[in-house]
Amino acid sequence: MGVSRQKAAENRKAIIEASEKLFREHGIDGVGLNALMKAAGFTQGGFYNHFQSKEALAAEVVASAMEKANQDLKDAIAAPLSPDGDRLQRQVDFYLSGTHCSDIEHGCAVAGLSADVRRLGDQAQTIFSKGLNAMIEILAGPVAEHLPEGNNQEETRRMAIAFCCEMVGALILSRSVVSADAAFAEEIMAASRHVLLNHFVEQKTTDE
Amino acid sequence: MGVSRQKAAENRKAIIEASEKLFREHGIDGVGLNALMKAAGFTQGGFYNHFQSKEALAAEVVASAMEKANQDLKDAIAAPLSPDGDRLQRQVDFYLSGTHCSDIEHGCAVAGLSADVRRLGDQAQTIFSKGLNAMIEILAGPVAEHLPEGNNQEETRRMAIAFCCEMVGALILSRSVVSADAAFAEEIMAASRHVLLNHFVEQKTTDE
DNA sequence: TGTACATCAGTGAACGCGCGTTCACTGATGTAC
DNA sequence: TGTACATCAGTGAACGCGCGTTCACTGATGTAC
Repeated sequence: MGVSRQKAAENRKAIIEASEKLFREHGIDGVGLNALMKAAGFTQGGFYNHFQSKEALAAEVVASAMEKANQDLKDAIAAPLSPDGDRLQRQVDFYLSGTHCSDIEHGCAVAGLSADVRRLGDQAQTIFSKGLNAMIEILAGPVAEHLPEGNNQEETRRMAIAFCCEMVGALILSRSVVSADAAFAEEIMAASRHVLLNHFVEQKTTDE
Repeated sequence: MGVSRQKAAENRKAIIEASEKLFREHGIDGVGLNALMKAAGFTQGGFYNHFQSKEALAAEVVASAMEKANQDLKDAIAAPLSPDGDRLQRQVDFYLSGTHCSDIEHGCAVAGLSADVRRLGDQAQTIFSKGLNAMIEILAGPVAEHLPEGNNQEETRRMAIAFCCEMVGALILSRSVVSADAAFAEEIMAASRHVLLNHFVEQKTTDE
């Protein structure tokens, strides 16, 4: 229909963003190109003007989602803190909330895509892996604030990884039971919040 | 072709078991009935003699997988312990191992199916939810051994839930990066093992 | 116990459907002169 | 600056294919007498 190059680039981005939501909600195999293009406001045929294949789109979606997620995380950590606030606790409270649990379309890309990434190609897996690594390094900042001074980098990284696993695990499990048993979903998040605060936030001296 | 009722029941079980492996590996949407029946040693047409629909099969697969997983977990915990051994540590060492990470066909049903369960019907989600709850209650036994005496049930359950989230999260994240970066996958499991042992196994007094 | 018949797990072909992908075509955008 | 043409993002129909599901048929198993 004749469209400027800038508009075309915007449209391409719209397809990626619509796809991310649908992929998270239904899985990559659970949604067809027709639905993806329709959600972005186009007809099916135009897909191949932008992407070589569905798999290529999936790789771009993973890249875009991880990039956005890490940028959001950086911003959240850098955001001004109330006087008696704590960056790590704020992160836990946001991450393990009912809002985050019930809104899979937004929120953590790692929790939303980790299952599907396993079934994608090397390229997407490498992107995801690098994104996860970057996320851990970002988390290492606030995590380190709660370790004894002079603590070595190795231990900080270990703690950041374990912190990440606990949060992602709690979110995934919470989401997997939330429609069957909402109270159980909330209990999982509450338990995880409680233990995270005990073990990562409120301990400056007990660790090795 | 004329088959005894006992044989038919065995065949039905064979379909469920073959399906569980394929569902874990490729996702429920990632494998067709033809492949499922072929893997179990039958032709496609016979499927509907055993199951009302693919979704009904998926619900049975979830039920069977959770039941088996919890029985295995009970057995593992009840197994004889070496004199200076610890049940919780043994569980961590098994769960966060390279073997468990690379063998998604077997091993933890929760980590293997949690992503797909979200997209199944109410029945399957309820089964999964009850199975996860049972798993937490089983884990509460060895977890309680590491809490201060007279510790209340509420705290024990909280700790068991958080323990479960950390292990499942570490396994899922490790699996999602293992083909792109095997060393990173191992690092995630090692970090999680380290922190789990520090926080759940080797602490009898520091908790609230 | 033997015979006659109903049952039903299995086969293999077929169904309509939606999938990922391809293609001829359109027409505003962008470029060359 | 204006005109002529190439580009290419968009449309919509079509492709072969595999999907979940249905069906007529087979024949050993299980049942009734």
